[in-house]
Amino acid sequence: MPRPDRSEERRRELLPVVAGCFVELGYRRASTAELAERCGVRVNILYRLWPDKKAMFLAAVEHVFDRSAERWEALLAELDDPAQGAAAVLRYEARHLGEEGLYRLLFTGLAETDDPEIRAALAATYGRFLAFFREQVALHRGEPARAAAVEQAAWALLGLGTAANIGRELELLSDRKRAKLLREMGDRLLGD
Amino acid sequence: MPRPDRSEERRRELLPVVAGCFVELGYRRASTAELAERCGVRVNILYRLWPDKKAMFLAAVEHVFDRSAERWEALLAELDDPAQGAAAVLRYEARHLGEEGLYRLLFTGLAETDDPEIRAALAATYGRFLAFFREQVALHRGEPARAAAVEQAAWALLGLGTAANIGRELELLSDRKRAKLLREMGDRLLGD
DNA sequence: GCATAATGTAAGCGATTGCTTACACCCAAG
DNA sequence: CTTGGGTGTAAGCAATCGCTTACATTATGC
Repeated sequence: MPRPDRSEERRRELLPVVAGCFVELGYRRASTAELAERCGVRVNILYRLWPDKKAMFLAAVEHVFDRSAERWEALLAELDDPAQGAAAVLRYEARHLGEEGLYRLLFTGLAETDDPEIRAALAATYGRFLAFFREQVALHRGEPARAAAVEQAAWALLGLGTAANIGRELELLSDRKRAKLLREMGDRLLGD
Repeated sequence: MPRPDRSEERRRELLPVVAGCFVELGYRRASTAELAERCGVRVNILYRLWPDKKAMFLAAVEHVFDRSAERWEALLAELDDPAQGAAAVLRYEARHLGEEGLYRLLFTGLAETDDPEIRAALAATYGRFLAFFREQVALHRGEPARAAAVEQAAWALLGLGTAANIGRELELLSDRKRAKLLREMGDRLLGD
């Protein structure tokens, strides 16, 4: 007789909007009022779906990471040679770098909060990204993923992407230059 | 008969404290009240020295950059071989990475504001850093600083430092690993 | 058509934000 | 000793923040 609880579904609907707002405005400027307005909903609705704003942010981080990971996995699934995964991802990011906005969530999380839960979530997410890169570099080189050199290359690749993002954000890098940077320095870091 | 105007001097005294506060807390959490308290001064004093909070932040960015640049210049001045500059800076940063907190100002500026003045200041500062790296890479390789490969290496080195900073911030990298990462991947990016 | 979920409306909580003003005091330069 | 710069004190501004509450309305599953 009661209607079934659609909270979970509603969360899935609104989460992309919430995440986009955090990406665009950062943690603090993404006020609950702004989040609600973009969702076409009142503030109290959001508070029925998540206990507080922090939970909304944490859910957004996970969501944005998952979307990025899905895209990359889809890319890898198309390949014949698993050793080409890293190169494929680099080529892809050369054109789509930063579209998901994960690095923006990282920046805002680092700069605007001291909250240990948020930092832990960011660390876990960054760690998952790192693990992905490490795996791809290892496959490319035919070395074990735990090798120090592989791990270092993964860090450097992540840094390369971050710098390219900053360059785009500050309009210091044209799209062409950014793509070229990722391709050429990416290949260089990839090679053993 | 009036006392001489010591505003300039006072700004110089307080600026390091103001900058440190922005570095530690980010733009928004570094409230004017907090800034004033750390300066051992009342809020209105700060407003007599700078027109508004934004001006304080811009001054802080410039100050922090200048301090970093000074340190590096001092490092370079000690060298016999100018081609060793890049390596020397890398070795130095392996131990002192992020101490000045410039990257934190960058993060908070990117995440917490849309203000065009702030972004322009950040872009100019990042550009100066980039130019410094480019120059050092060019000296190391004996190539012109405007060569595309040199510029790309400079970007990658900046990215490497940024990633290492994030790794430290999120406690994903021990001090030893971070130093090793900067040394080894730095050398790799440096070589032509 | 009943029960209930989902949403909307509206008001308010205490706290903090950036920023300003008015005024009294201290102290050093002349 | 007078003048005026510098500081401290204090109060207040309008705005926004995250968050909560109570209640009415709507819409749907049974």
